[in-house]
Amino acid sequence: MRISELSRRSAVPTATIKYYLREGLLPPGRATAATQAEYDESHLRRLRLVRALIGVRGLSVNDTREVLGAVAEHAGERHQVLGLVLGARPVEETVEEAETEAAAPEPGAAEVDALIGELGWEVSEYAPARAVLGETLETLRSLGAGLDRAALRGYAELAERTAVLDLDQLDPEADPLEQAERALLCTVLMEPALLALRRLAQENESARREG
Amino acid sequence: MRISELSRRSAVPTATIKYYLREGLLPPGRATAATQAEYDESHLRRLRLVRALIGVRGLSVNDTREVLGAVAEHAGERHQVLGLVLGARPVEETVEEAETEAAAPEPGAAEVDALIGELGWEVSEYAPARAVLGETLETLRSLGAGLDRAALRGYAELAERTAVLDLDQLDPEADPLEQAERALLCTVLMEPALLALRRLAQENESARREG
DNA sequence: CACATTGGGTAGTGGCACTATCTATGTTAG
DNA sequence: CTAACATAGATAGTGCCACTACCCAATGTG
Repeated sequence: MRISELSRRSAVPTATIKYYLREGLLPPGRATAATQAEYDESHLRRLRLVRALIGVRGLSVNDTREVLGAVAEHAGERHQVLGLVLGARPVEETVEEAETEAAAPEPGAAEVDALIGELGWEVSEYAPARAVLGETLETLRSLGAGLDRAALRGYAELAERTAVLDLDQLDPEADPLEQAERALLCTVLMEPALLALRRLAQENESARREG
Repeated sequence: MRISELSRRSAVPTATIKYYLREGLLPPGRATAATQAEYDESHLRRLRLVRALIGVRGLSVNDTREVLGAVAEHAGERHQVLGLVLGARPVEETVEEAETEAAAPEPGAAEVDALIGELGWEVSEYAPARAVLGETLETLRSLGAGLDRAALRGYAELAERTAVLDLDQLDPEADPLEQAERALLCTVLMEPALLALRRLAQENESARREG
């Protein structure tokens, strides 16, 4: 198909598709001439995925490119993909940066290390989620709403069970690339849904306690 | 204290503090003269809260104002606050809008209604989280990664247990306004931490299954 | 061959979160 | 008392981002 059909079928303006092509979110079509290129179903699929990450999940174009790149690069090493997929907001830490800044102890890093050790979790030293967690806990504490160890453990155990459900969504028999994409959907794109479920559950639980 | 001290103690530039004052994120200080105003500890506290919502959680200035407004307005009706605190990204739906657009069935709304009914949850018809959840589930399905009913229930039950932990963090004896602020911290500001925990748990669970 | 479409490129737009500067007024150290 | 500095309030500017509009030459289509 040509760009206009891709645009029609995805409801994304052609100008925006061109922008995504320039930004490397979408691979170029097969050029048939100087002013003609052919796109296929995989482009359509990718375009819808990009739109979902940007629109529903709220990722920036940059983060989207990085996430898609990481998925493509590490397809086949599933647990790498799941770990590397970058943190929601603060993308400040890459592996190299973490190495060079190793001397600068992140705020809250000690508590995070302790928690991970206590639970016996096996996670990379450089997982961006470590820094995000540490920073958030530290901020909560500085605002006088710090969690005690027991509560934090409670949340971690629920996260553990969530992760079991997450991994159950994946089919180890599927082809690596397809599975990597599905992992992306079930982790990153699922996030708004999980937060929404939590808000609904909070409202319900609050009503229940109210009497 | 004057603005320069507020700035120094919060590490926020005075120009930014003035911006927040204009935007109504920070209440004005007590004016002592035409070009002088006095700020107190409550301003400092509020400023740190605002910074945390914007910086750590990634809320926009607009969303931050709305969240703070909702908390102030409904302090004392805790479960209202917990429910009304608006959805992370798509802020498209207010109660009034939902009412006027009542005829336009949201995509995925039926599934959300069914889930909430099945679980016996008591949540407002107009909770923004309903729309967020519906839209996300619908998008996942359209990308071929839809969840089956059982998996969705599993996530919802974990959300339920998370909500129990959340509510346990609140002290019903505390004064309403203070409690409302704590609720805000434990729900909204906690979100990045929960997502980070989930990513860490995923990496761990994936490693566990791998070998 | 007339004419709409396309790829590719460049420039412009609107929104956002600040940030810089200006003026009139206050405070304060010497 | 005055010179140096700080402040409130207002306005304009900045840099970034996600598009969006426009232009051109080359192409496909009736």
